[in-house]
Amino acid sequence: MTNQNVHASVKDERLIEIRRDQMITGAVSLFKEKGFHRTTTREIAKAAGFSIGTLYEYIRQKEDVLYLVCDRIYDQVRERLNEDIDPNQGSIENLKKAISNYFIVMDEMQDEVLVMYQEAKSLTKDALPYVLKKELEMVEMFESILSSCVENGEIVLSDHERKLISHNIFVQGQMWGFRRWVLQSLYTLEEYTNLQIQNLLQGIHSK
Amino acid sequence: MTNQNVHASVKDERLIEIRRDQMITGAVSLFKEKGFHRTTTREIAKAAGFSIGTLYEYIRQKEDVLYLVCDRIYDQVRERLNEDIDPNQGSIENLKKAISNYFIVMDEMQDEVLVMYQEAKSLTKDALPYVLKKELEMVEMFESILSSCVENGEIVLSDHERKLISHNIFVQGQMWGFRRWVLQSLYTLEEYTNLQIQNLLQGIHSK
Amino acid sequence: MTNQNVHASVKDERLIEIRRDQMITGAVSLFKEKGFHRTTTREIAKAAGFSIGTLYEYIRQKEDVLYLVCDRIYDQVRERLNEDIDPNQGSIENLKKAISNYFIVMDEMQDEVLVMYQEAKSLTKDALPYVLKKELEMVEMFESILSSCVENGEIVLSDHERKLISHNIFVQGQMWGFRRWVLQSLYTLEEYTNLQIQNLLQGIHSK
Amino acid sequence: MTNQNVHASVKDERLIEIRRDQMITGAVSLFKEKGFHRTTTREIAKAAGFSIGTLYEYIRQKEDVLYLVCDRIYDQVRERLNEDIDPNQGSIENLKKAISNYFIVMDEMQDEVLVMYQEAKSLTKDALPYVLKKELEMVEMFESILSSCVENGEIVLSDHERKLISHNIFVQGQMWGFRRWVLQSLYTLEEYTNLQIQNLLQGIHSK
DNA sequence: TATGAATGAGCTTTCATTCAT
DNA sequence: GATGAATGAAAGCTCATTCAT
Repeated sequence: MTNQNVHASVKDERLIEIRRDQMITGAVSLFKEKGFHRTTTREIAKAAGFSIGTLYEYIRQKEDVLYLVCDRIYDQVRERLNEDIDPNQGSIENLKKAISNYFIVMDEMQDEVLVMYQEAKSLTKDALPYVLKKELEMVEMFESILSSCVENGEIVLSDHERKLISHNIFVQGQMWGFRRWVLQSLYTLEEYTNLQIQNLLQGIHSK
Repeated sequence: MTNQNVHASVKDERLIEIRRDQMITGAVSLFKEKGFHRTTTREIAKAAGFSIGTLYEYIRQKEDVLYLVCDRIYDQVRERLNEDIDPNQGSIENLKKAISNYFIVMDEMQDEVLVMYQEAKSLTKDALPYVLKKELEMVEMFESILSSCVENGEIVLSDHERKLISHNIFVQGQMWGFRRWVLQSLYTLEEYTNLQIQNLLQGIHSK
Repeated sequence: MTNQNVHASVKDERLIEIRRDQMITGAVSLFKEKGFHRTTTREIAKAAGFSIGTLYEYIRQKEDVLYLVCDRIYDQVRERLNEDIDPNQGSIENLKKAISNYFIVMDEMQDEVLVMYQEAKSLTKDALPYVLKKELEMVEMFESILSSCVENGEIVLSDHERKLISHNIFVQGQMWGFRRWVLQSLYTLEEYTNLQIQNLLQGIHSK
Repeated sequence: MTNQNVHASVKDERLIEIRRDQMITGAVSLFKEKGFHRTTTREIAKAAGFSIGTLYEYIRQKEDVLYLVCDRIYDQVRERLNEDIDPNQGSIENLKKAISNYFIVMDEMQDEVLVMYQEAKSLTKDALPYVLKKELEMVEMFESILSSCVENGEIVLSDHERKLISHNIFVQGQMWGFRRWVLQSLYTLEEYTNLQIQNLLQGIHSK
């Protein structure tokens, strides 16, 4: 699924995929280290293992790399989540599992996610909504599970509450990575997960 | 309270204060609009109302401006909070009031806070801990109130739980600004505040 | 008549002819539009209907294309003139006809001629004399007719005068295309031709 | 008379004048040698005697240099002509003098004029009409003198004829520089001038 | 103290040319 | 013979920083 939003001069679709993979891998590690603006296109090309000329055969502007990176990270996070979770199969047990899996993914990809959030503002006005849409889709996954639970009768929540709780879960996952400098010295991932789930469920159940 | 971490060639402390005020005010509005990296020092000087040469009489490097901006924003947020809240006076009512006030401040200063978080990574390794320390102090304010409540016997929380809840509150305040693109179309600030407080207290009380 | 001044890797002479025809046709229309320097080799290849790799099978450098184009335009202009004019058959009537035909050719090929003159300076030191030689041959055509007229006794001109008048005629033909922005809004081609011929002959006859 | 059509970052008008003078002088000699496209901005800066950064304090784009150069050349040619010629004082003697002076100027500035004509096509669509307007003003000078002569009764010419003859004179001046490779080996400037004047007047007088 | 002209390292991007397939 | 992916030198341009006035 070559991303057609970014123009490539090269025609061979398979090659585009390969080269962009190299590019993204290289770029992510550079962006982690120094951010988008402090990273030069030459460094990206070098990290990707090809020349600056080749880089520009696969993108049009430097910003395209950022877009590709954001796109990729989202897709990976979503893919990892979809592997483990069926959003339509709702039960408290399932919700716990979903949260736990989500936190694990966010732990493993914390560098990437951090990069994405810190740099996304550098995307053009065109690209940003596209990325935000993907983010909403992830929040909706938690909403779905919560909806199923409500339908099951396991919990009682208004639409308003359900939406907010989904966002809270989503943000708590990011929080583990963003505030790692303090949280990860206080808790293990497991402790963090358990405490957050406990807080959440106590709120919900007592309704 | 001239910030001594940033070197100035000019000696007159009062003048330093004045010029830096102008500089920060100009810079914040520019950073909001285009981010730190896309803002030039010339633009900062112009927005501040003086020449590029004068700018460099009051800072050493462009990055110093970012540092001053971050510093200022933190101080303002803290100051606003301290006006309204006494962290040692703990009661559920007080906690509610503190959260509510904090959310109001974050609503009013959402642009500034957003700027700070998106650009903070561009601070040197030296400046970052200094900024993070200030952040922790704000979290600790909620911790204090919660501690008082525990001491009062109004609620029961382990240290671990108390710390996490403080962070949750803190992050939920930021979340209002960071995720405004979705949250602020779903809720008024008041609704948001009430729902979050309700979620929080249900979790705590049922213990 | 493959132009041997430009090296080709391909051996088949007929193929060279075909490919270079495609190349020149494409290049002329591109050069008209954006000039030699702003036209890329990729664009030339594309306009010619083959790949960049193939282009370089038939030339050595980009400049070779310009040389081929200039060469071709000259040949076409000359060919068109030779169709209609016999330079050795001199008479005032014949001179008028020759001038008129020449102006018609220059009118029809004004784009090409313009391209050639504006870009010729980009030819290497090697190619330039070759092109200038061809130009002189065209001037000499008018010289020949004038010589015949002198021999006929129809007019009286020194060698010096004859040469200069030939150049004047030649330049007045180019002038129609080069200064089209003003001349073509003042005169039709026919008016222009008649007026120039009249000026010329009045000068000559009164001798 | 700083040219306001080209933006400068520097405010001091006198300095702009000085720096642009240096820039134009350097650029003309480079353009003569290698043309506009083969000349780099760095070379222009160096030839002007300052750094690349300084160059861009006085222009916005490379093309601005070309515009400034064209502008300057026209102004110089015109100035030189206006020194010697009063277009409203018409007589055959005066016309001869005007042509002669014009040819002298074109001889002395042939390099500059050549540069201007070969590169003018690289000007943006905005700048071109501005330059063409200046050119017409020069043609009109000859038109004026011819008009005076007609009014005097010294010669008889229709408007159409007068306009065309003015253009012929103008082009014959350029021709001396453009076709120097052949003309200047055949004639001295004086011979060329005399022959052209003679051709011209024979045509006019015999009417 | 305040100014702003000068600097040049360093950026993104282009494009003529090559060469393995 | 034809292709087009790969290359990297070199271009135009920006901008943080300095320093003479």
